[in-house]
Amino acid sequence: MQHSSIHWFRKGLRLHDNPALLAAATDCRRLHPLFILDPSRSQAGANAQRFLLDALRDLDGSLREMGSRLFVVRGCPEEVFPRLFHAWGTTRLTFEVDTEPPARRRDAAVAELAARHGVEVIREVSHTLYDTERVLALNDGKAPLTYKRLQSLLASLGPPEKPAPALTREHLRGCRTPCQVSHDANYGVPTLEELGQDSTEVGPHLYPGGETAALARLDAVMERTAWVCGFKKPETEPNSLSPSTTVLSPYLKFGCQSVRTFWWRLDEVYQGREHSRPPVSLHGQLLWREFFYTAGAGIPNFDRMVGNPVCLQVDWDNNPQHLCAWREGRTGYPFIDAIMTQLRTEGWIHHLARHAVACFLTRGDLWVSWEEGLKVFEELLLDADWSLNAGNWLWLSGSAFFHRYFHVYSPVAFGKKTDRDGAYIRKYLPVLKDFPAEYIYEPWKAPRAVQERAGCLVGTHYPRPIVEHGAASKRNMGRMKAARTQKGNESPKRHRAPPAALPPSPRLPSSPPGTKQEPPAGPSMAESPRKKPKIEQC
DNA sequence: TCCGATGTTGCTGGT
DNA sequence: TACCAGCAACATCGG
Repeated sequence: MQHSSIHWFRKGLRLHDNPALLAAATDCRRLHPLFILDPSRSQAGANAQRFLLDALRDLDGSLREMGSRLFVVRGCPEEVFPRLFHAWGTTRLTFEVDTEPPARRRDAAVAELAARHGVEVIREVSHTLYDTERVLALNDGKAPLTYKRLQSLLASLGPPEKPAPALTREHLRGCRTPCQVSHDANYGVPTLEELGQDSTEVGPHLYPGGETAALARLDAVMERTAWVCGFKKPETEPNSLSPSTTVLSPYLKFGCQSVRTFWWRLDEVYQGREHSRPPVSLHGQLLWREFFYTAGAGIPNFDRMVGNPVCLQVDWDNNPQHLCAWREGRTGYPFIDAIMTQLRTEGWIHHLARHAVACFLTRGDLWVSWEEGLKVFEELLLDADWSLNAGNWLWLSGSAFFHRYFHVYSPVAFGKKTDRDGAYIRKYLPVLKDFPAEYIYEPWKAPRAVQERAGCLVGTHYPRPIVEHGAASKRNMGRMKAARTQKGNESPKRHRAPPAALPPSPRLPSSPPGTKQEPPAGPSMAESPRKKPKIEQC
């Protein structure tokens, strides 16, 4: 019992399957479980910050049951640690490996500080199923660019490691967490207001953060054995009124839920039963997470277009009005606007709904850079995972991984497939709730009398479409083709296609009368038609 | 080295 | 209602 340990929580906000936390508790006489709030590095919005604070409170409560406490410190890690090493007489620092490049830089700086202070550093892999460094090394240091390739690499590594045992009082025998009466005042979990967030900004508390909620959710999912075994992602519905998938992603993002525990619990359910397989199964979803984590760790500038070697270089438009209309759910396409409203208010949307709005913003309709969409998702999603967010935006914008740019999601037809009557639109856009099903996806086509009966005039209470999808998507396909041809000409070894003629390039595709080149107008989609129309600012 | 097959999740318009 | 062609890319694998 010699060490004075700090376990630094960042992700991995849990006591189960936390090998770095166990390492901190080993041969330890004094333990400081630490979380550093560094607001300057977070782009998260109010809903995501509430989720994080939930998770910290839950973690503190669980540590309390073990006779310990969580220390929440505000500041920049590089400045916080020297002070804490000195004040707490630290001899050992443990944390979970974080593969994201900004986090790697931060961790390298902290490890250097620790070395200067004579503090031993222990890092453990537990946020991903596999050690991404090992996977990259197996592939000659390069990120696998197809799912199949990743699968073949992982096959050579065998199944993922089993989860580490959860921390118990037994692990902490002989180990003390020095706490003072003033602990809550000095090291307590702050409120949302204390973080500078407006608590009226948060939506309904549908997904409370924390390990306790995560494990309860996992248990509830695992009880549905037939559903788990039959799970095929492409067959789940983007616009069901309650989530058609597990919504474990926010818990995985913050590490309230261990991905290895999830994997092996699925394995137990699969045993002796017929079940779906990757890539569409639930195991398959965890492998997609692994795919993007590996790509994020191995591809330089993964979250940017410039300097990203796998990313198609595209002359995206700079159109703040279109970006703002998309973000605020004022595109005039009810399916798109309903999804963006759900995102803003609840912080979670179905994966295929993300596809629809991401395609719409980028290659499908608005021709706005995927980097802008990425920032909006980073702010609004509870589960905005750096690698997954960037990887999926690359995919959906046709910039990398996915190349069939002529497969474009229709903002009208796609939603109709699983919700012909538009119940999802009526829920999130009450302004449209009285439209007949025939026009709910295309209210601008409704005769004036129908609009009046529905209590919603298009152009007054709900915006006209900001682009005409048919013309916009056709033109954008031409622009994608041109970008690819240019890329092909730059690397003639791999691309031999003849140069495509540049598409005609009016600033905007043709729009319905009265909408062309106009800034988006109309009420927020969450507003009732009877309320005074309010134009939201971006 | 080449060549053909394969791959989470599209839409439209025709038969 | 079901199926098909057209749109026509790229990474990777296996022969």
